[in-house]
Amino acid sequence: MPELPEVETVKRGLEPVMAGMRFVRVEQRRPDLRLPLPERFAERLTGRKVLSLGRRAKYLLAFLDGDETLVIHLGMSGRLTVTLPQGAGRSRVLGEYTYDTGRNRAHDHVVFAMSGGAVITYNDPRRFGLMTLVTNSEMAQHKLFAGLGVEPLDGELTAAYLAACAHNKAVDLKAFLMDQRIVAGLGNIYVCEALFRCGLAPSRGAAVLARRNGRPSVHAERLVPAIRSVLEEAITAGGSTLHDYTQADGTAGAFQNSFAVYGRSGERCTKPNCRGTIRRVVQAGRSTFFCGKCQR
DNA sequence: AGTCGAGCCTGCTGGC
DNA sequence: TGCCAGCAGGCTCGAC
Repeated sequence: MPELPEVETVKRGLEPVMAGMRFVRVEQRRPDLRLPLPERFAERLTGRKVLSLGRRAKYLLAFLDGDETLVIHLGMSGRLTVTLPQGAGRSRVLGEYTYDTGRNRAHDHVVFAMSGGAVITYNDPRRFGLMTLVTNSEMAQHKLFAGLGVEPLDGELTAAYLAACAHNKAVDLKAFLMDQRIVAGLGNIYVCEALFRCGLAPSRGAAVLARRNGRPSVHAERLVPAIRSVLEEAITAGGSTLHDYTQADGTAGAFQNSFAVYGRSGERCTKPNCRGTIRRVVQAGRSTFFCGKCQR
């Protein structure tokens, strides 16, 4: 599931059941996800208190007592499910898929039982996710975080910043915006949607954003609010849920209903006065959706 | 140095 | 119905 809005949604859903709570039991059911889990992972977590939750790019962060941070990345198919004590057997879904408690346990890789009674299960069929512990003092230099670009919702994302990054860049806009070293947290879906909003073709060179006559190009000026608005609206909608199994319990995201281009190839463009058709092409091995008429 | 493609791993969908 | 190819929201590594 995980682009920025989905991770942010998961973070907000976990806050009431994790922040201020201790890990009373940690079950690690396999040695690795995309990367090996840390040595003595369960042992090191058990008894620790979660001070607060955070997010950096697509990484979910649980700041622990003892100056360490639990880092969780959901990869492509990771999900965190919260089971609350009073709802015996009923689970609240935080992530891409709704969760059927009756099956699919094969991919429940890590289970956290919290002092408040909530049980949090990390499930990830493709195991592209990761989980690790990082000392707070090492955080800034850690290889997962050292090269990350600006947070798009933090005010650091400006037209001037994009213009500077795009200077002399040969890559197309799609690859430029997917690059976590430039803007942290964007993925395939929201790049497609943001480019649609500002009318830029994903195949155009990123240099179109660079400075012109001493100031950021008009395209960079338009792209920034397009990125912000699409992310903010997605967070408000609770993220996007692409594979909506039948047992949705109402907590699945809803932004997928608002996609203008993603997954809509062959459909009419929804922009007023545009009679274009949404097209799908493959860029760098990934699907790109755009309107062939109003994105130029 | 910058860019591109392959590969990681599993599950679902659609076509035959 | 069963099989198989193609596809999937991320990220890293090696080759050019």
